[in-house]
Amino acid sequence: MKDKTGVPRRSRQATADRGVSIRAVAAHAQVSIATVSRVVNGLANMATPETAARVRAAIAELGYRPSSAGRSLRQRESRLVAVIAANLANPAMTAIAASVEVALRSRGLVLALCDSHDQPELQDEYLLEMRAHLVRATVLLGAVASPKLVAMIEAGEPLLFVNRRCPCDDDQPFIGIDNRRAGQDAAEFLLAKGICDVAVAHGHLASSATLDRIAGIGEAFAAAGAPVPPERFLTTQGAEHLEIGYRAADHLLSAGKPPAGLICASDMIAFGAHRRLVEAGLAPQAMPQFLGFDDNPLNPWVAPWLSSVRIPYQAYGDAVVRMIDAGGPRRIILEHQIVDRSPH
Amino acid sequence: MKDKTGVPRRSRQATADRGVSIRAVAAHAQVSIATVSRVVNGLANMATPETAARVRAAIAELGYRPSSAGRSLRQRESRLVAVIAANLANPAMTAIAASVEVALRSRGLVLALCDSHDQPELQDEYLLEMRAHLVRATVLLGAVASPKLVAMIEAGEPLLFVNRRCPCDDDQPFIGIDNRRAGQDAAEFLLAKGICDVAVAHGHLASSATLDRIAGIGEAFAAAGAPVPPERFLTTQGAEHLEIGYRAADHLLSAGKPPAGLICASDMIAFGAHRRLVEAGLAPQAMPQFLGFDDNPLNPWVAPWLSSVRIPYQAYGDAVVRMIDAGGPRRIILEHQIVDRSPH
DNA sequence: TAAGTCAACGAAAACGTTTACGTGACGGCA
DNA sequence: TGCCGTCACGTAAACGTTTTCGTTGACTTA
Repeated sequence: MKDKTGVPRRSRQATADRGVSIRAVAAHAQVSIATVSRVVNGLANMATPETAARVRAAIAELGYRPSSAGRSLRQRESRLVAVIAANLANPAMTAIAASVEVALRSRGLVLALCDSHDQPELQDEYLLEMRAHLVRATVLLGAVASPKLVAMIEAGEPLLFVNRRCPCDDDQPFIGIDNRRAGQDAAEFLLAKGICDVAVAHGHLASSATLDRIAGIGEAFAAAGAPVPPERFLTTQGAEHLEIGYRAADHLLSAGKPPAGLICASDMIAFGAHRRLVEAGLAPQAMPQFLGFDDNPLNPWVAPWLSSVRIPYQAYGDAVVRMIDAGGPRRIILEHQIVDRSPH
Repeated sequence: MKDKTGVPRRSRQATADRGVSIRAVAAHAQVSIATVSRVVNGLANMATPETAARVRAAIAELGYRPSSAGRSLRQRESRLVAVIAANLANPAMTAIAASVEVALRSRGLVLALCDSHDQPELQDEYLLEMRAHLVRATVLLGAVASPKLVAMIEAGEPLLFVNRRCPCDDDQPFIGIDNRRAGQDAAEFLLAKGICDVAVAHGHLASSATLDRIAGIGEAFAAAGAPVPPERFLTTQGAEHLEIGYRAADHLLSAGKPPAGLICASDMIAFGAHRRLVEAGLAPQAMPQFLGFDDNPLNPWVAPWLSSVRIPYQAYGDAVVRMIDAGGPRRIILEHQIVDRSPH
């Protein structure tokens, strides 16, 4: 019996487990609504074992699931956790988002994903929208300074800053690596190979992550008695990372022989720079020693020339839920690690 | 005045725009709750211009935003749209997710992102969870057959299948490219270059996308009088795409001279295969002509050797909202396009 | 002027939960 | 026996909306 009629299919209600409310369960189990609620929420000591069993049987039989809307309305808090990413085109951000998703699921929470495209207005819009959804917490994955951000902070909204620290209040909860330390390690990695002649390609300095990394790099080289001259720090305003790298390499080529080492503040920048040098027909032995940040999972496959500071993105999800649950540690610093892919 | 006390910060309620309900707006504008609701929802003809203006002023002043929970509860439908992806580690899936996110935002909808990890149980869990959230629609990004999936279909839940068609009911709404046609185009791309000696590396055949692609490839080569022998279709059960490609190339190497053309059902497979051939020290002129599917945005940067069938992932978001809104077209087929990166 | 139409708005119910409070039964203790 | 405490459970209010229905007043029309 096919339905060729124009009626929307939703109205069919075939399985009948659509729209089973707590009331139906209560009726079926011959108890009150309140009792069902108590059983569902595990207030176990509030019900006789037999009653609980009867309720659970009714729940299973009817295929009941508590309505998210009813819950959120009552307890003024949903099971949603918002992640506002600065740029989902960046594989590192999606990697973190994926990791957060897994961790949230194991806690019975749900991920609402937003892309602010690094624009303050969009970030503000999302902050408000997510609060209207009564999200349990808002994770800012690369936050940018914006009016509503400071308002939310002042209002005591539960915010969580990942990768980039909060641009307005350094005391806000943060999850990430020690970027200054990572910068130092990167520098020492090259120094240990006897490489002092380096350039650094990086993105815009509004990001605390970038800022800390190049600070660490500068310090380590200076401490080794081989300070990097300011003109060796290369960036391009308003460009995406691939493009930044490409132009940085272009600049290096036009300035003469490329340096012996090239530190890129992200793997994407390294991809761009490497591409330019290959296009220029640079001989393999003239190719600088590359060092990136992130360690994209694709690196072993498509960029075996790229050593990189591996950031444990898979661990970010757990850190996020730990912070949400405890509310406790205001700061979780995860361990980075240099992956050496240089020709020994 | 610092707060060194142990009180949770949420209780501060500094800006006072926290918890402004429609009631507060009504009181402030000296109208009834109903009128505010009408103005908010644009039932404009139901209110005097002056009243509407007064209400809007109150809304702006108090910073009111309708509570998502209240709304969902009342109209039995939230502004959430679920995307259940088979595998967020796959850049193609995250690209689609990002595209969907942008399109949803412009419609005032919010993306709830899930990763089923290609497991039927997890997919089922998410299907139920998302229905409990009263999602407006559920987008299955690479669906797998599962018990609850057929139950939801029978119940008439609004489902949307992207990339892979529904494994149980071919009539379910679908968004994607014409994969059979794309397979044919891929074959003809190589044939036009005089390449008949090819191998095909692909993932598991539960996916209608993969199935259609290799069917198209087979047909086109057969029609050209150069059928591809069955042993030239290579896969590895249960492995991820990169690994599948690597092992396929490994197999080809052990079977003698690699073919002149290598079609990979995804760019990731191509990355893996290419890596193996490079490791084997294959001379550049002996390298097969590669053809992948997806056309990863990174290709021009890290895989300039890879021609690919470009799938318009940026267009998927619009297609999704069109389908959600209209409920109309049951099928949107988007146009693919071959990107030729072969040495002229 | 009386009746009828219609726009503008308010009152109230309903959506599905959680939870404070009340109630009856039962057992221990003086 | 009378009193109190505890346990298991029910009653009902509240959360913030949307929407149906009813009411009011102004305006048109006969």
